[in-house]
Order: sequence, then structure tokens, then C-alpha cells
Amino acid sequence: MSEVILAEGLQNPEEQVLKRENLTEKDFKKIIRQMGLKVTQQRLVILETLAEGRVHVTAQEVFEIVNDKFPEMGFATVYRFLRKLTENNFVTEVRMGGLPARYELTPKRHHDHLTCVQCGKIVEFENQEIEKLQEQVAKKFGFELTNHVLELYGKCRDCQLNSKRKEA
Amino acid sequence: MSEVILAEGLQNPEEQVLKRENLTEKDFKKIIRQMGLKVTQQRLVILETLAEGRVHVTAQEVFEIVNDKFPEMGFATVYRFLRKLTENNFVTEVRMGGLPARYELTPKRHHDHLTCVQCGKIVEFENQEIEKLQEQVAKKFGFELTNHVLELYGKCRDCQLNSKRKEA
DNA sequence: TTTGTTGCAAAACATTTGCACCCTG
DNA sequence: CAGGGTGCAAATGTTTTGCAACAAA
Repeated sequence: MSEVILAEGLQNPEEQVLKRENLTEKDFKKIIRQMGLKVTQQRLVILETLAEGRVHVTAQEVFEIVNDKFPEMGFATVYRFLRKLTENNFVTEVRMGGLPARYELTPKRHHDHLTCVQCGKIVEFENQEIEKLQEQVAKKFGFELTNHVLELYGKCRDCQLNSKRKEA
Repeated sequence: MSEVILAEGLQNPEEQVLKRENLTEKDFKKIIRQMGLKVTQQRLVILETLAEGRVHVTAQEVFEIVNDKFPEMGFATVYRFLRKLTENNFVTEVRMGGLPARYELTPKRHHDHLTCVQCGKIVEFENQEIEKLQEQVAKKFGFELTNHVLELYGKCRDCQLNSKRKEA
């Protein structure tokens, strides 16, 4: 299932190659320093790749893309840095099934998804009440909540109308 | 009528070892035949284990438990059958981080999961308020809700204590 | 008897780690 | 120049697969 930022209006998920952030080298350096790490060429190139490339990439994909600009890079470096970024919440890891993890620069604002099972359209939403209840549930079981995934699946208005049209 | 053990009220997730279903060999055979597969001792023992054991188990755990009753069993058999069961929706697979997948007989009654990001322990919960809010969100965007996935991730009490112990 | 199923071992796969060398701060 | 960072290769851990022997229908 595709997770799309600004999905409203997009016809084709491939369009997700658009830049999500508009970050410069200065920003990348700040991010790296905020984690208490040294600034290296490798790390800059990895961040650049995450900011400019497709929205959800696997570690292998990052490695391959990065290898064009920086052929000496080893994949261990990519994995190590992605892990750091994830731990520090600059990057969000999305895992589906047994598939390799996919990474994206953490969106500034948390959101959940409402996905149409028929046409794949995705609407993002935010609901503070639900978030609050989630915290309560976690607390009740002694958990310290770190994050969550809420995906609602249904049929959008257009597809509901389409179905009715076909039935007639 | 299936008996569903809910986490609500449980102090300790380990208590979820209680039986969730009350299934007999007859039921197991029916399930296997419904998938168009042959009934074998191995498959019966695996189903028995899923029905009687702890609620969320990894393939390795199933393999170990099963090995007591059936020492010749290889783990490939466990993996193969769990995959079949998952494909046919008799079993639900829960994956988190890079941790091994956990399996449960697909519950008759809907519930969501609270998963420990450190040890992989899973607590089930049901929260009608959250469900209601989800419906409201869907309605607001003109969606007809069909289903949803809500997974909360955090650190369980035990792992919180372990972390503190190490820090000290 | 025929076809599916099993156990074993090896393979596949993503990810992590040990270590000597290298570069940033 | 000290300590973190890197590339490489080997290790890890889970899951899958090839294959010959075997068992269910």
C-alpha cells in the first residue's frame, strides 16, 4: 500500500518522486551535529539522497543511488547512518511484511492515513482525540509509547458513487 | 462460540497464555481441508500449538514447542504451514521492526495491538472510543470504512526497567 | 498410485559487526 | 593527534528453497 504525502489530487503514485523537503547542505550539517556526530561526505550525500529522491526508499536503494555520487561508499555506512537517523527521529522507518525497511525524512507534522481500497487515493488526517486515547491505552498497560501506525481503509465518495452507477 | 481473551485488565502480558479458541482435531482438519491441503500429523500439531499456546508466537517458538510433541519436525515445515495459514487468513502475522514475525489464530473479534519495540511482546486491546472516532474521521472525508490497522509501539514495563538497570 | 508433504541442509536475504585504516574536529 | 567514522568482509538471524525420501488420498 502506498503512503503518499499530499496524496490529494495525485493521479499516480509515481509522482511521489517530488521533493518533500527543501533542505540545503547547511541543514544537513545541523542535523548531523544535533546527533552529536561528525560531518562526513558520506553522511551529507545520504541526507541529500533522502531529501531529494523518491519518498520511501530502502537502505539498498539509498546505497545504489548514493554510489553514483560516491562510489567508494560501503552499504554498512548507509545502514549505520540510517539507524542513527531513525534513533534520533530524523528519519522514519516503515516496515511492511518481510520486505526490507523503507525510510523517509520524518514529516514535520504527524499524520495518519485514510486509504481508498478501490482507487488507492490517500487522505491524511490528524486527530488529537485519537492520539490522546492511544496514550491512555499504552499507559494502562505500562507501555511508554514511542509511535504508532493508524491506517483506515474504506471506499471514498467517488468510488461509492461509481459503484452505484454500475449497479444501475 | 469462540472464547476471546482480551488484554483489558491483565497486569502482565505473559498472562495471555490462556486459550483463545476451543478447537478440536475435527476443526483443525476442516481448516486444513478448506485450504485444499492434505491433513498431516505435523499440521495438526502446529494448529494445536497455535490454539493452545501463548497468543502471539514466533515461528521459532512454534517450532520449539512443537518439537516436544513431535521431535522429527523440521522448522521448514513450520514456516511453510504458517505461510499457508497466513495466506488463507486463518492466521494473522504481526511484524515489528526487524524482529521475527509473530503469529496468532485470526481472532473472530477485532482488536488492535500494542507492541514492545524492544522485546516484541504484544498486548491486545479493544477501545470502542477509538473505533468510534475512526468512524467519525472517515465520515468527515466521505469514506465508507471497511477496516483498519492500529498498531501502537512502545517500550513495555519490563524493558523500561531493564534500560534503567543498564544505565545505573 | 499419484501427488503433495516432509526433513535436511544449503541458500537467500537484510542487517550488523569486527577490525585496520582514515579523516574530522 | 585523538577518537569517531569508514570500507571491507565475515557473521548473524530469519525465512525460503531444492531435493530425495515419504505419506496421504
